[in-house]
Amino acid sequence: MARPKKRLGKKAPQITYRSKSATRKEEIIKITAQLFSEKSYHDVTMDEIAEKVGVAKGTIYLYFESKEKLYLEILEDRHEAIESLLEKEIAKSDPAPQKLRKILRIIFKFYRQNLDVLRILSRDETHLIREHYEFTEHWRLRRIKLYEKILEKGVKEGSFLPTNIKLTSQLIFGLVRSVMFFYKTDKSAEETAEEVFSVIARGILANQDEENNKDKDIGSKGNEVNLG
Amino acid sequence: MARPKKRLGKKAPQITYRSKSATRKEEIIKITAQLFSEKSYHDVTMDEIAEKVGVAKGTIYLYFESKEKLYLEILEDRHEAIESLLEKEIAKSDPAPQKLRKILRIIFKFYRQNLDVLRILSRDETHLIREHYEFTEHWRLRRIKLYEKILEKGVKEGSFLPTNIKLTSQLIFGLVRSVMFFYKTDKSAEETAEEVFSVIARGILANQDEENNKDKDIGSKGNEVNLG
DNA sequence: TGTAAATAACTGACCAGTCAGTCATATTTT
DNA sequence: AAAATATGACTGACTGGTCAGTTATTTACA
Repeated sequence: MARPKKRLGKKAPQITYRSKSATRKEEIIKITAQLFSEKSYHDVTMDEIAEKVGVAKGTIYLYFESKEKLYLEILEDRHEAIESLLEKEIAKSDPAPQKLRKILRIIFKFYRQNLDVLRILSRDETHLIREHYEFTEHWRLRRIKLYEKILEKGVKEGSFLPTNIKLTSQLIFGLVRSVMFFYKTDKSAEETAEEVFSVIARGILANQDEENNKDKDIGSKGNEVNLG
Repeated sequence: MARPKKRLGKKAPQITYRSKSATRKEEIIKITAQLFSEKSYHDVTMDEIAEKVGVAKGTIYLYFESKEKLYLEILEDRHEAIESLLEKEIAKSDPAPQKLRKILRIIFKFYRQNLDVLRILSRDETHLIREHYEFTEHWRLRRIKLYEKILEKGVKEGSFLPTNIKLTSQLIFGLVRSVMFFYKTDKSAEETAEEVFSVIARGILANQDEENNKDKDIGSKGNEVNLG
């Protein structure tokens, strides 16, 4: 056991003590969420977090057992927030189109206000920590299941076309994420949600019957996209 | 400075020599692309690449100046492949819906055969190397522009509804990516493309006029996105 | 034999996590 | 009320390991 050497002259620490597990932890989460949304997991160092929070590195380890756990806690924290909002909404008994519309509104609104988590959640990092992968996959699957439920309901009610439900859910998931993430606009979250709903609902074709079934030569002829 | 010691007895290298910059480089790219698609940039080490390629680490540096450059070259390599396919297609003068349909087919087909690049390109790692960010953004913007072009054409022709084109392009981009990435199916790429086209084209609503305008209590009435 | 290609030991920077020690405050003792 | 003692939040130098990139040396072959 090495004897700790006398500390060489250091700047006097200027500390405001707080009761543990109260504000400190939240403060760390808040600032770290911001950092993780700006840079990748590996590019955020514990030293940097400590510096930004204004605390010594060791302190972080009093509240979080590891970097991974800190990361995961941020995710879980916000995930529960949106999930409980959605839960409340699906419990209601609106007709399916209405339901979808409202769900979209909630999602758009929430992520407008939580862009940092969105950025973290939306990274398709199927890598990183195993737990992170499992977490985001779980989150994705759950959201898709939600869309599937609504679509099934709509088809039963006769308000939705009997399309391929699995595919359509996946498609809605992706489209929502993409718009949230990249679409820059001055419009309110509600308006954007409504616009998105419109496209999903009606599609883009002007004349439904006329143009749609022209080219049905799938899989067969020509067009042999040999990759380069 | 430690003198490099005499090389201690080592397994005799069993090498098939090739002319430089020929097969070697392609081989490295191929195997590394696979690795990068399985793990994140930071989790793939140069040592691992060397081992998998069956070559000494130093050798890789004869062909690529750095890890970043190697990564970027993989991206560019495949990017050009798909881009030239798309280029050929948009040069044709099909009506817009046809065009969109064909583009979707090309994209789905290409990425079926190049799942590894898709995985790399699709990571929303707005982080990592600056150049990687710029590359994927450039790639995304370009693809979105392509959709915008087709949509504009369609609106002019009267085959597409005058929706919010920027939003719709973004939406198509996201939806395509999501389906390519996550949607598991036995169907051919062409069939999947066709299904996706159907949803984009017709939407999911069974009765276009009846259900759509029920809930218009959104903040600002004026919603200029009149889709009909 | 000369040189291009390949090797693998080596270096140095970086970083997550540790732990001996500090110090403001709370509690107990005198 | 003052002094002695205990508490625990906080600190930051340090460690052990990892990894991108370098370089001295060896090998293949024209």
